[in-house]
Amino acid sequence: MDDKKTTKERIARGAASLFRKQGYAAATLRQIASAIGIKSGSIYYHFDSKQDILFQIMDSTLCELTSIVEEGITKIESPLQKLYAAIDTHIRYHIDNLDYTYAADTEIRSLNEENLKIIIAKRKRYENIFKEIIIEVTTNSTTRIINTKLTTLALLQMCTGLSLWFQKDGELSIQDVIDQYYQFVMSGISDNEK
Amino acid sequence: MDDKKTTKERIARGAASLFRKQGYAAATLRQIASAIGIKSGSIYYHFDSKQDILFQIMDSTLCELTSIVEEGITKIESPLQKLYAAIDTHIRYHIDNLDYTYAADTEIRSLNEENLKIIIAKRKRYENIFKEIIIEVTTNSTTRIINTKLTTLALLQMCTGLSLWFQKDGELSIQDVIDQYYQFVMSGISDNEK
DNA sequence: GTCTATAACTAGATAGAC
DNA sequence: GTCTATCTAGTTATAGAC
Repeated sequence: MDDKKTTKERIARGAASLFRKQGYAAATLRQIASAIGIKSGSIYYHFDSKQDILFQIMDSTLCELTSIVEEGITKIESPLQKLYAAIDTHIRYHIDNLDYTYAADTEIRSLNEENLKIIIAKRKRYENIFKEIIIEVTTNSTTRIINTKLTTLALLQMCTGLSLWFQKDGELSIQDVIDQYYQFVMSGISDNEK
Repeated sequence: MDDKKTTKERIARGAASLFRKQGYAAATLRQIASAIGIKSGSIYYHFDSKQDILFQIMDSTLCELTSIVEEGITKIESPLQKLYAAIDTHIRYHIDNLDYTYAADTEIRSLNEENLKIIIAKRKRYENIFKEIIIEVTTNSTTRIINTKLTTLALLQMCTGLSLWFQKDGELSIQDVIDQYYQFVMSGISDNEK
């Protein structure tokens, strides 16, 4: 048993893992409860509903991700170094929190109307961090970019897609992935080298 | 009513649309039936089960996509032109069949064991088309590629991600998207220009 | 804070009328 | 080929014992 965490955290962790494997709709509260050794009724002491579990997972993940990416670029002046730092943080956070980021990235359609509004707004804010950096990069260089919005989405899509196939014990190291992705993105958006 | 198609095709079409909006598990047979103006019991005359609908959608989509991409590159000699043609076909097919490709790209986890094997194998085959092209491109040029598998997955992830946000009536034309994506990919994997 | 028991509901699937 | 009616099972959520 995972004694280091509160029951609430253990429920969220178990839920995120099942949401990733089966999807939100297909994962049942009985499975979530059973995964951490409690009964489904007990979940309602910690969460209001199944929807509430999903929302809290997505909300906390988006908030944390946004805050560490913002923090990571705050002292950097060079646009290119900002871009590298943002990609680096994004990828490392995704790899360290595969279950949570997978839910945050793919389960928007499972949110109810009220929660959807909140998450969409936070997502936009996160995407804007990257969009701003890309605009900075391109204003100071010969650029290949046709559309910054498209580029931002393509970039994030590519980096986020890691959650779908990356395996910690696989053949590729995290550093390999970050370097290759940065190379990919950098050369894709700018004629400048280095 | 869509008189041009058989009922079976209309069911598949309605199902794919709902699978995209809500996910396979959350979409009900009653919703699918209602979307095309029949009752849920009637579906079983055309399909064995809900799982069968999903499988046939994914299988036919993967088969068709594979065949038109293969056909599109068959007469092309230049590796770079092959890459462009493959990306072009992939993106156009995705945009023309958003509901079907979305299911094929995201609902693997909803397949049962038997169907999973079949789809995984066809997916691998499709990915290999791109991997082979990337290997061809990189053997004839100064390359930035660390790992062809990673590059293939990043490329496909990026192009496939279109299904998540692209809107036909949006500000971006299909040609814009294809050009930017090809630029992105090309410069990402090779030092050669054009 | 976790349990058991169960209410209220909805799902996929089947059978047989037409 | 589509319908109505229904079976069976599983779902979220609640109530109250401990």
